[in-house]
Amino acid sequence: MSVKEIPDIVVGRLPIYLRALQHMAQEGRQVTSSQELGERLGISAAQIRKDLSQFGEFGKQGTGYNIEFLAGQLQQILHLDRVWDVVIVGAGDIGSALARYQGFSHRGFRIKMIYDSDPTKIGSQAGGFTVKDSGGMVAEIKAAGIKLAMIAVPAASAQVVANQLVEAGVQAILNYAPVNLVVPNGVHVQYIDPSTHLQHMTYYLD
Amino acid sequence: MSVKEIPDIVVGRLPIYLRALQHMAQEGRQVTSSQELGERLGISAAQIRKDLSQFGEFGKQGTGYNIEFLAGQLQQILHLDRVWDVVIVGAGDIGSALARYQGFSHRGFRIKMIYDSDPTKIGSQAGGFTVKDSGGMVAEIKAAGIKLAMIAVPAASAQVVANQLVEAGVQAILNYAPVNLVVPNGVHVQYIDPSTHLQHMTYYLD
DNA sequence: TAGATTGTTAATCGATTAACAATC
DNA sequence: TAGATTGTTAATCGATTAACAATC
Repeated sequence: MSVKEIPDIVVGRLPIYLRALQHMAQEGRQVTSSQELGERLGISAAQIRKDLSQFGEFGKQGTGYNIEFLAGQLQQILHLDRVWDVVIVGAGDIGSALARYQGFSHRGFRIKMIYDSDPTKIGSQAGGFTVKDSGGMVAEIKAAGIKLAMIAVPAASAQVVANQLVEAGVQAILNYAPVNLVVPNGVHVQYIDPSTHLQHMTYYLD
Repeated sequence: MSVKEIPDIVVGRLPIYLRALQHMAQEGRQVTSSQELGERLGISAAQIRKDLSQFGEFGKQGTGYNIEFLAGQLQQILHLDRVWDVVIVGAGDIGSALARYQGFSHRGFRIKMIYDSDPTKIGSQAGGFTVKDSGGMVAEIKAAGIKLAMIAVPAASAQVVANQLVEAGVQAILNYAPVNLVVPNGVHVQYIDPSTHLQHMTYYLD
């Protein structure tokens, strides 16, 4: 008897569902259906029901899903029933914008530290944080037990930084540098690169 | 006889291949193989060959791919053999960081204008641009014939802005607002939301 | 009850991988 | 030539959709 393995593509849709549900909750809504959710998100109702059914039975025939309940369940599934500390590496334009970004606290994250190696940036302020010297980064992240990091350094330094983060015990990296990272098994990486996203879409333009 | 339809998931990998090839070219490399490329990117060699074969024959048996040639072919396929003008809507932290970002020009894009509706931001400077009043946005984008836009406004305004961009003739939108957009057929949208990406990864942490 | 919507199964559709002839 | 690597086919694997019994 094997533990069912949830496809990563399904896991990736859960935060989308959660975001839509929280939006509906803010509108004062109480219940929704797979059909309504699907229309909002451009996803088929069948797929939403199938995705959710991987984790349990959250709805009621005839009425649909209680929004607050389902949102709570998704938060548990995604381990968002607690606050995750996050470290930012790189205090340039992107790193500073991330440090100032107000959108993390509602969504389960708390920026804890921001690092840079540039002596002209170390000690300066970014979104209420004092930029720290990346020389002490590995030891400090390890001591704080932080598992999540965002990389916002130039492409040429990103792999070195990733290696340090892995050494520090980081298990999930959101990489803004336009380069693929090689990391050990068990370390998760997601990529954000506006140019890559734009280049994907220009294919369809003429 | 039908024109072969390229899967979107294949199109989405092409910019990744292109980026790796340009990186290799910068290192002074002349040729590569599907195997080497795959190892760099964590993608199987078979998949890379299959993807490329959808568009033509770009390699040589026994030797592999000429890096400069393949990069040029991918640029043509992705319509990157010209510069695309891009408009930014929203001059907050994210919009300003995008306006200052130096990474677009190498990759085929040129920021043309940045808009905001906030009177305290209109007229201010952001990355060498003067923030314009979004009141004139639709007419100005239409007049300039711009097809690409990045949305960096609060979630509550994003759908309204998207509607205006569509009205202005924009066909591809990179959306930084944490909300799903509903757009007509033929308009392409890509999403960047750091919280959503982080929430995807916390599933695997404990 | 009648209507609506879930959870789930089976069918369909699509993407990835393995393997190898062709050939540089 | 011998070795290497492509382009492509067939097989496998995985994801999505359609349909419907169960039931609120």
